[in-house]
Amino acid sequence: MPKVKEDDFLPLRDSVYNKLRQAILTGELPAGERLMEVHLGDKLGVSRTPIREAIRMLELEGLVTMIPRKGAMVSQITEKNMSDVLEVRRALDILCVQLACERITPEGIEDLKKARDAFEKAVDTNDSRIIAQADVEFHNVIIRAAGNDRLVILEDSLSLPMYRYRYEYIKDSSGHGNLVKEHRKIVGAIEKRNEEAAAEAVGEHIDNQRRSIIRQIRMDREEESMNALYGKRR
Amino acid sequence: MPKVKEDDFLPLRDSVYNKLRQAILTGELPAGERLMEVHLGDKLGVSRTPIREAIRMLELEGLVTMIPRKGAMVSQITEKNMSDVLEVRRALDILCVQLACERITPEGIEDLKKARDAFEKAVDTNDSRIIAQADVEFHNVIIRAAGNDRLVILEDSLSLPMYRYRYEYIKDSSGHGNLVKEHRKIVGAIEKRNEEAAAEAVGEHIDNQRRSIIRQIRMDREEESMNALYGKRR
DNA sequence: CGCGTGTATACTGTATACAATAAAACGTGG
DNA sequence: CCACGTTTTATTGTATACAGTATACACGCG
Repeated sequence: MPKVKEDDFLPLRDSVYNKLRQAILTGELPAGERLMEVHLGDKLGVSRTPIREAIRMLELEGLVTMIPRKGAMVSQITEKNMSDVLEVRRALDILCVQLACERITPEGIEDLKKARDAFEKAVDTNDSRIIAQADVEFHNVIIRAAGNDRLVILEDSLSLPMYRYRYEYIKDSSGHGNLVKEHRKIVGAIEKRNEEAAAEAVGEHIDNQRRSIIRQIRMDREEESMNALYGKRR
Repeated sequence: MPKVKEDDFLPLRDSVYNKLRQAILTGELPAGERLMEVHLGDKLGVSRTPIREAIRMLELEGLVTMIPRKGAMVSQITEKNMSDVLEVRRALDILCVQLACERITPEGIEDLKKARDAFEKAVDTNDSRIIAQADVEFHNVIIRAAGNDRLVILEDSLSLPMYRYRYEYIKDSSGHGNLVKEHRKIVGAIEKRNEEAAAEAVGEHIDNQRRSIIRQIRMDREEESMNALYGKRR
């Protein structure tokens, strides 16, 4: 049984929260899945209380939807939904690089270059998991360089819904040549503290992401309606 | 006793959540105040469970800070903190009017004008509470016009920390002439679907807000250190 | 008198028990 | 066989009981 007691000093609710979150983002808990408290409780070896508190947190992040007296279910991802998120992310990512241009320190620039190189190395492995990881780290370096704590939190919460599509997006990006090029452009602009160029580069980056993710969602939806036609099997 | 059982179909956790939230934003629960579960519990006439769940939600919104095994306290507002929030809000408010310029419907424009006029009427009353209310409504109309659900949520959560300063900010704005003028400028730009002008107007609007709020925070801090010198009394 | 240690206490963290309700199962009459 | 009402059951909402830990205070020792 996947007991959740890994970190002993962390409250159970946080362990549960992390576990559920992970499960949702990897698709282990698919959209629409009902989250039943007793069930999750003995699956994770804890009582309902930490489960409930974790669900409250996931609810406020938008990862689960509550139906009163009915319970929680994993939130459905719709195209509108994702489009809204990306629209906001675009604005915030641009803010991010603009602030980074103003505030990044020499060490920050070093970190950024390191992250860029690490990403390019990751691309060579052709392993989506590793590439995704390096991509996240690259973005985190930029976000940290902006020196705005609120931005860190928001970017995190806005990234969540997209993680479910991350692997496909990575695989999708025609040989990753694009990604590498885009990252280089962004680093170059920040290094020269050229806000406009940085903003433009990031804008393109997100727009590409949007195209890829939207296509993915449409494919998913098609597949789903096929399943509906032929009967769902498990 | 302020029993919380007003809305009967709403789960208690949500009533408690609203109540606590309100209390924090109005300053009834001042920054630094400890939130003790049993105490709140019998003050509101409910058990600890709904209280805890409400606290989890407030925590994720940043209104309360958890210290493990110690409990929750109302989050302190620092200048950095507020500055970070305003920086983000500036970007999102600009995104908001840009989207509104693209998407607003004729009815939306009507609502917007109505909200503007209502605000100007509210200013005439010289009652900060009424003015603040009309101001919030004005902004909500714009946010809704942007047609982005995620933006609605984010704007809401970013407004929270500022509400504590809202009244002072309103009082502060030298006779509200500025506010009225700024609002008119914004409405005019959206009406003409002039994204650049709208963005600029909103930018100024937020910058003014920032100045006022930052000053307010500094005054509070000074007062606080005075209290510290002479001993805190209650 | 200062400092550490022990103990009491008050609080959170967790589990469980109880209540209420909504959906499913079932039966019964048409 | 269907429609409709009734009972059952599964699941959430809420309260409470129990465990563990951090803090404060007192006491003894250096």
